Amino acid sequence: MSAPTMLEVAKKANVALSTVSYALNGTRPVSEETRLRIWQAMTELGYQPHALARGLASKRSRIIALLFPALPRGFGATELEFVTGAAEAAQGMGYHLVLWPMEIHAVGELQQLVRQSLVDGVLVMEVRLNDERIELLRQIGVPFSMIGRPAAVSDIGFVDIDFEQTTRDAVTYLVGLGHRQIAFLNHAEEAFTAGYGPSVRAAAGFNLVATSAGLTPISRFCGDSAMAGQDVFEDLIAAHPDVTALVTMNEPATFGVMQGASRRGWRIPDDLSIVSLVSSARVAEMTLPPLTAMTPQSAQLGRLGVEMLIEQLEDGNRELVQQLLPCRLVIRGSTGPSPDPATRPHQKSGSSRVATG
Amino acid sequence: MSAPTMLEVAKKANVALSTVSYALNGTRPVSEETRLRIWQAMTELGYQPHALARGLASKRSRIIALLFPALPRGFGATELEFVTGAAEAAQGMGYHLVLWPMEIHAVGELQQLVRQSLVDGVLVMEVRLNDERIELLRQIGVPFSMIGRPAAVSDIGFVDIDFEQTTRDAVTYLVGLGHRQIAFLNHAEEAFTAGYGPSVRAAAGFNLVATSAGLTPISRFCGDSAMAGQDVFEDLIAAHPDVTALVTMNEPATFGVMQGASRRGWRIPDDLSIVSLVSSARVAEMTLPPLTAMTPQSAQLGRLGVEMLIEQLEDGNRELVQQLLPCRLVIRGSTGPSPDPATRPHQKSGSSRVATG
DNA sequence: GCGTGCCGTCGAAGCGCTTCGACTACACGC
DNA sequence: GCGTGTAGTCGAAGCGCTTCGACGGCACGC
Repeated sequence: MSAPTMLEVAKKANVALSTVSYALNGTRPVSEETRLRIWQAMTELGYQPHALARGLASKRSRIIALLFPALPRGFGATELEFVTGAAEAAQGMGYHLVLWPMEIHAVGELQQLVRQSLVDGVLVMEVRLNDERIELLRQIGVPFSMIGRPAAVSDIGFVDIDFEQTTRDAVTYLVGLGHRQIAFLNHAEEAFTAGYGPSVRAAAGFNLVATSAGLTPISRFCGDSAMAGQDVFEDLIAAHPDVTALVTMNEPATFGVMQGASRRGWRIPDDLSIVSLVSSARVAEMTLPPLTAMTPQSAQLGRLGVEMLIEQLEDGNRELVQQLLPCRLVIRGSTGPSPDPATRPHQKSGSSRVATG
Repeated sequence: MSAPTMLEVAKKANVALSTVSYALNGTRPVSEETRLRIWQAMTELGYQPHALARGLASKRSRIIALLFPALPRGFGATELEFVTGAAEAAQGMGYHLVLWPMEIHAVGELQQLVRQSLVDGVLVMEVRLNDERIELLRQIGVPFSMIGRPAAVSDIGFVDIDFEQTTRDAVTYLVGLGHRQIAFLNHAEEAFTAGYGPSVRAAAGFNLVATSAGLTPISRFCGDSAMAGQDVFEDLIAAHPDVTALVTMNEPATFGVMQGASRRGWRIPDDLSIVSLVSSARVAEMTLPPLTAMTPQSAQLGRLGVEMLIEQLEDGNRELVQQLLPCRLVIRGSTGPSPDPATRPHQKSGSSRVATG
């Protein structure tokens, strides 16, 4: 009734216990004939190696942990895809993925978990520009890799979205459509100053490409809400009436901008173009018109993070991989040729709500 | 350098290895004095029990698996919260949670994983009305519980959103605001006929409460997209011009409805009220006005699922828990008193897009 | 004052696997 | 023909823990 053990397989195949192990893992040569007998015995018994026993004996559990902040700001479809991508990759490579939700400062707790020797390595998500967790991990000496990266990238493997490149691609696309006055709508200033990587790096990318393209880099911080987005949009248009395109890094705010535009009587994309950065299809397709977006290859990032970690675990030779993956431009309905700003409605229509920001 | 073992703790405390184990687990009485010595030795060494060894010896790994479909339809913020809620609960109870993403029909793969004896139990997510996975699990005899439930609820513990109650609460709320013509906007018909529980149960709940309140139950299926939502809305209003409120079970479509209303010149909530069922705050706050919504207690559901499973693992006595948790009404800006349908704009303004559905 | 029982502790036997050393062919070179 | 190597196999020693049986005390009843 209970699960068959390796010993039972060995008996059934008329070999020693250790020979079964060798056949299973290829640790030592086994003759074609015995291998066959063993394999047959295993399938007949429905044998599956006992993960714990194997791990204990070999000192390699084939379990890795995914470390992510417990109550993260704006955990959405993108992050979920990291997780599922990572889990699938791990499973495909014969590993298990455990979830370690943890406050970013709960370093003591992290250390405890690591000391349990349950996992062979750790994949860290939502890495901050200055992150205590990675300091701890390297100090303990646990193998790990990251999705995201700290400010000072050292000798640890990571994958991350190429925010700079993504932003540049978005701006380049808009410039190609004839836009010359392009504004960047960021997350809230607090996130930026707290060193939230995506916010910082996208902003840097925007300034760079705008400047080098001879444009004036117009930027706004904005709370992560539709209302804030609408308000900041009004504010922005008041200050820069000739802006014809927006690059946004803030989904709720983007939704608010679209409402604000509609309220002004502006049509998208006829009167205003919008490219939403790092937005999943799921979110981009919620608006009308659907948003042209730079979509992160989230599952791919999760997968790469896991592969990187496992390679590090299996080969001793740690060839350092540090990979940046830009988002892919998916053109939907929110972008079009640059309009003549003068032809756009100048009065707000509809509601007379006043921007309060 | 390497992690301290129980033997080292025992030596340092001048006791037998087994005594340390007893002190740690409370398996047998240990005198206050020795317990203290042991505890001290443990903290000095920074001892943490070796999870694999403990699991192997005790035949209880203290690891549970979360089983969820690999490429789920509409995996969003709600589902992510299940996951994080479950992970946190597990961690809080001294367990680890591993992720098993798996196609719903990949029953063979599931069996293999279970046979590895890595996990003590399984928590199944996204349970279908007719689900092979739960058949397999009960047959193998693995302890498990579910988030969601099959059609025939038997002797397995589960937690689920109370879709019927949630829908009833939404309708009751609208009736209280004076609405009499209330329509229900469901997911696509395919999901319904395929036996997608939330869709089926919410629809049943709606018909029940509408009928018993003396209202005509008006329902529409709708594809999960903003465009479909807009089209179905046009269609709906054409057929039932006196509808003043919508109960929706389809987020992208709800967004489309709001656009459609706005295009008609209707104001929300002045001309139309909307309650979005089973919507997270994150989504509900993306619109303007923000959506009044029935918000699932997702983290709580994940937590309950885990607690239920672990209780089953620890006490032999399986007191069967089957718990339905209704969503909570969060009133935002999309609902108000019933208007007089006659006072609403009768022509579509703005775009002259024609409903194609 | 001698069983009876329980508290507190110990040593040893596993849990199901990996891995090491050893041993037996058998093939090879010269 | 004798060392030398290698493919193929075996037995045994752990991995770090739990748990079982045993045993020395000490308190108790009568």
